[in-house]
Amino acid sequence: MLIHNSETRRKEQFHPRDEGKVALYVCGITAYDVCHIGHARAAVVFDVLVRYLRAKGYKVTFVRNFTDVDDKIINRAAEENRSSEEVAEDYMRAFSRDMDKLGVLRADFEPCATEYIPQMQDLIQKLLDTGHAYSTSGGNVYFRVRSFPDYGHLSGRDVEELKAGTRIDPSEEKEDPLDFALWKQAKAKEPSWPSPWGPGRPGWHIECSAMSQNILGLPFDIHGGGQDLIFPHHENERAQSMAASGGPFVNYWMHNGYVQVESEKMSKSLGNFVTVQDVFQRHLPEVLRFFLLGKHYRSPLDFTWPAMRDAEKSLKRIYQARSNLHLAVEESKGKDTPLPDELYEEARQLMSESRGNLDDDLNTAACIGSVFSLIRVSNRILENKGWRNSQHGAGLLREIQEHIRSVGLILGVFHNDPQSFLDELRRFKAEQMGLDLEKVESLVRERGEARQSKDFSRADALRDQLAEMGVTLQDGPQGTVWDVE
RNA sequence: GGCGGCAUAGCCAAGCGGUAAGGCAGAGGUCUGCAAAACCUCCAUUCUCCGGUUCGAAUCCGGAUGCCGCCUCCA
Repeated sequence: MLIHNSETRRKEQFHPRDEGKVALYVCGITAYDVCHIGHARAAVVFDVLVRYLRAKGYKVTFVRNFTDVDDKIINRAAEENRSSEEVAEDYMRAFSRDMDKLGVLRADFEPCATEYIPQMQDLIQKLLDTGHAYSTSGGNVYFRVRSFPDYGHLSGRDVEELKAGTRIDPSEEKEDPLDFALWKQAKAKEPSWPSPWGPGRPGWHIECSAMSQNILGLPFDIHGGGQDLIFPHHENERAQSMAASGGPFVNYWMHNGYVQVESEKMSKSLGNFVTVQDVFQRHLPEVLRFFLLGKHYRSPLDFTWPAMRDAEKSLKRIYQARSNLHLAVEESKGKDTPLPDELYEEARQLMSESRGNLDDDLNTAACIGSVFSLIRVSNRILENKGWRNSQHGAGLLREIQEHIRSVGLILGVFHNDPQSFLDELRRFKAEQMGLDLEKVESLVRERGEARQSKDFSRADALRDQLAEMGVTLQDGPQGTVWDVE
């Protein structure tokens, strides 16, 4: 498999540290607010990575942490007049609830920073012992950036240039403005832990160094996160870990691109935050997941409501096709008309292509494209009665059916029972439109009776009435079904 | 100011040197009492612009323009 390594800025062939196993660490959230769609993208992207690696047969150990002690949590707690533990717990729960809805699998380890205080302290001590860190009279410990010559390599930054741009905060006791905190002295009413340097709490970056090293060992295979974490978080993490161990830290760095809203970065000041819950009000969670996978994970992704509607229609098309496929396979009769060879070739080509897309740096967008092409082939077979009912045709259709489902299980979309999905979508939308289901059903029934007695003008009038409510009708051999929009 | 990314049809989007995937919208058609849904077919001689390398470039190189991001907390 090819993976784009942020450190080398190139795609590289993936070779795991241990044959058949993958050690993966992804930065999770700081638990101080509800998830927005950017969090969702990061989570979904790495969830697909995990699912794909497992489908390829790797034994994956996946770690995704929670930052549960941090300035932002402390501030939030102060605002809400409760403890930072409570705040963190609330938002960790909210995260898990949102991720479950999005079909993001739980990580094998979901450690909280506060569970690793002793390990962080050990690491800090080691950095002090080797001269990579220093403690101050105020009870702070800082990492000495100048002591690590490779600093800046991951993010492509030059230490001299960085220095030129820094501001010096006189309240800090740093030797150098680039130095960053490993341990922060406790202030009143803040959570703190005893330490050799006085009571305090860990700096932001040290938790990931401590947790990844303790759970996965060094160096581990893949470290992931959002693009914005490259600097300073991952740069600092890398510096600490490598300075302390004297060896390599991570073999492949993967970073997902931003989600933008109307072509702008989401930010509190612009007031354009879209939370996962906002989206769930208007669309099924699977639609959001499908939308997020519609573009390559490293590119910026622009969120808009019309784009969500398109995603919903596309997803519906796949489920519709799967539903048609399902019916055909069930009722195939088993006469024997051979299919043209080109059909087999095209279908098999597309099936291997869609897998290959994922192997190429997780190109989910291209993979979904291949699935749509495959659906076209499958529909063409379905349309031809001779092919559809032949043993050969049914065999190929079954192959396609299984393939689409297996790709769906990796992507975590369009893998549910098609009829259940279509029903759920219809129910969801009807509810949103505030439809009176009783009324709809009775009008549909009434129209059915009118049709039965060939009173087509009355039937059509009733259909128009329903159309005004946003209900469309589909007359089929088994009677009339209705849908919305 | 320093660093990085992006620019492909009305919209979204893949493409990584071999002659433009796919989705939405649109147009025809099959089906239907009429519809709808579903399905089929069609829909970029061309990839922001200008040069260059090459037998061959959306893809590589140089330049221009325009957007976005990072350099401070951030997925």
